[in-house]
Amino acid sequence: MADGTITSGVSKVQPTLYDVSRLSGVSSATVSRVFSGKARVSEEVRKRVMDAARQLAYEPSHAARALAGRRTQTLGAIFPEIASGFYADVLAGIDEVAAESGFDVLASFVGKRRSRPELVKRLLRQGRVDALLVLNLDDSQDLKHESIDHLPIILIDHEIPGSSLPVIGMDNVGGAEAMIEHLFEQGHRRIALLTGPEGNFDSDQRLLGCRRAFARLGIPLDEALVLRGAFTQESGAAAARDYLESGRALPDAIFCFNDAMAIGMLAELRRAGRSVPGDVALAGYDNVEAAAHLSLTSVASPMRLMGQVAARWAVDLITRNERPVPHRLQVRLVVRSSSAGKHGSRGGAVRTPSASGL
Amino acid sequence: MADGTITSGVSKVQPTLYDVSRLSGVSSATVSRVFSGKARVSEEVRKRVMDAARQLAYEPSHAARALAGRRTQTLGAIFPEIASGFYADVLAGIDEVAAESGFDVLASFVGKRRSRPELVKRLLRQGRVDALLVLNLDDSQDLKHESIDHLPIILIDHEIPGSSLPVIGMDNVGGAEAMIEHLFEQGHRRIALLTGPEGNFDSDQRLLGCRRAFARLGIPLDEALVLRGAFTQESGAAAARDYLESGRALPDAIFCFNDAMAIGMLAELRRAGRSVPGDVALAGYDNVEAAAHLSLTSVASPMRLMGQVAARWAVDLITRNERPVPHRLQVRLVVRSSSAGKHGSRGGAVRTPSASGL
DNA sequence: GGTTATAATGTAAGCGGTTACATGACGCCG
DNA sequence: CGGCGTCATGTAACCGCTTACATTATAACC
Repeated sequence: MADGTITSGVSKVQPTLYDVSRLSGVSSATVSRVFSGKARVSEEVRKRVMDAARQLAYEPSHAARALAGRRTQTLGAIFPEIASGFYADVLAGIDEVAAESGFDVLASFVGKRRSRPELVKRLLRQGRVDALLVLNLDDSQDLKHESIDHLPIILIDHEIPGSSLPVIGMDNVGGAEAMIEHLFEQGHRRIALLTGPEGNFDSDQRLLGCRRAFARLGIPLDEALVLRGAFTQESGAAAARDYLESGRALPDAIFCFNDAMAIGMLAELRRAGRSVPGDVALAGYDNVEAAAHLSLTSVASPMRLMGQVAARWAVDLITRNERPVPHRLQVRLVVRSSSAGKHGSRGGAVRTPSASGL
Repeated sequence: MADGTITSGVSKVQPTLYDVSRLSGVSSATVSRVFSGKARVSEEVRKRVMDAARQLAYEPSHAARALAGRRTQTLGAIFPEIASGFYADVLAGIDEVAAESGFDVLASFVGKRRSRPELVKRLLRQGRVDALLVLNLDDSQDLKHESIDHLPIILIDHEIPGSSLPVIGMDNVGGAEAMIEHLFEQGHRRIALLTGPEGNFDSDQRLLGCRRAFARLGIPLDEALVLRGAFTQESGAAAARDYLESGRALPDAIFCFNDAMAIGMLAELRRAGRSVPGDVALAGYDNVEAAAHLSLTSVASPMRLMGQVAARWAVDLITRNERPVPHRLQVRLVVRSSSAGKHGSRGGAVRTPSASGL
């Protein structure tokens, strides 16, 4: 009966540590030692145990390990709802590092069915995950009230005022500054902004960068040109419609605070018969894959890298109690033809505006 | 707080069932009943228990529940490496349904660091997940040898010959047939195919669909026009280079078996000064977001829906032991300008080639 | 009223590991 | 040769729940 004949009905019971212990003639503690690798076991005994385990096709029970050992080998990750497409890179980065370190990843998305607080509470349960990675969310405030004492939490791409949780972020301020400078160099002066939702960390940071750049360049900030969006493609299209319907003259350039909105806006502008960058220059943020296809000038956000760093921090925190140093990753301005000014554009040029640091 | 050696801070110990039991003056079993909801408890006692639990900020331990109750409320999902971007929709669908049903999702990606068999073995451990969702992979063969008796496994978008695991798939054959017919209608006769990796289920199915369509339309299949790719953007570009370097005349149309390859090919063709659809018509498969921006004719794969169905099946299997009926989801031909023929194209038209059914 | 079905709760034995502590074998030393 | 430190292994008490079974209170019936 060597081969895997189908056991009809009788659901084969999984062998336990004790089965292995019995078959190999050693105590259960020794078997545990062999499998956990946390204590020395003589080579001879180890071999006997492994043989028995193989014979029985034994696999340690994750649940029992988690309960007795207080380790789940699992990283929890919470993504915002608006993350479509965008989060995939972060997740890929997290998974990559987790896999290297022998961890699994529990990915959850805030959605209609579960709110962020619910999710956090759920994952905070003992024995669910060993650490929590939380992505940028609009309503970050509540997290600091969570009981987080027993579990490391790492914030990705946002900060919580008044909390000292480690944060891996990116240089949103520098990215936005660089973009404004670029648009300025292209000859654009009346620059409209399409921001993200109110209170969103990324959006606020980028807006700050814009203000700084405006100040330095001596451009007065026209509040009427600060449009509010929702980081979705549809909100970009809506903003375009609203603007056009208002009858105002188009600005020289529009800087959308993410690519999704820029794409929506681009589509809507073209539908209305306006050309980009002929009638108005356009720029986005994040440098998603589609930006390349649409020749959209953007800022490359290091999503994958953020995921990697966050996971690495989590693993170090769990295994060595090593406290991470908050860090802000570099971003890269990616110039394409959508932002060209009167003098013509230099498509494809790439510049790195920000140095990494604290 | 000297963070050197011993945890000097009073790391708050999580309250247990027994703490709640003591505080509320009922037995631990009753507290368990209140929280699991699996037995009747008088309204008065329930209230007392809930009050005590709230006072202590009690949250049940996931690990203990999993061990004692043999339920993890977790779905495992294994994605292939090539899935970039593409899997995100499937994951979203899975997560959506899982969330509705109170499940979490453990997402793992086959990568350099862990092979599929390793991953499966890992997730198959007792108490890790309650069911496994496995996506299309090139080397599906090994799965049927896994010891899967104690755990439901659902296959997404691929079948394993000789195994009776439930499969949620899509009508690849019909989709490919519809595409070939469309290209034929556009007047294209010399049609090249760029397939996926050898042995890949999707690729084989799509190829089958093409053969059928060719046969029905009376087009002889020219094996020299069947190119092999790897489902990556780069392999699409490479195929284009190879073809151009071969010096052969371009075919009327090229049908790439996924959008990623079509996008790579499109870029390479344009770089070489060939116009699409002017010099050669082009079509992809999957209808990824970028396809819309590139005006690429494609076939819309119901990725999100597949994820939803798979998760729904898993949940039903777990909670009600309801065996799912294998199912093949409809696909939709999405015509855009990249496939236009001599007569001109009807951009934007959408047709549904396949009826749903076994 | 006595008997019995029914509902609510308590008792305690697991679930399958980990790990503090005890034990015994061995080598080394004065 | 007795004492002692080391190392490999065994013993058994948890980890924090679930649940079969026992118990008691209450309702229902003849």
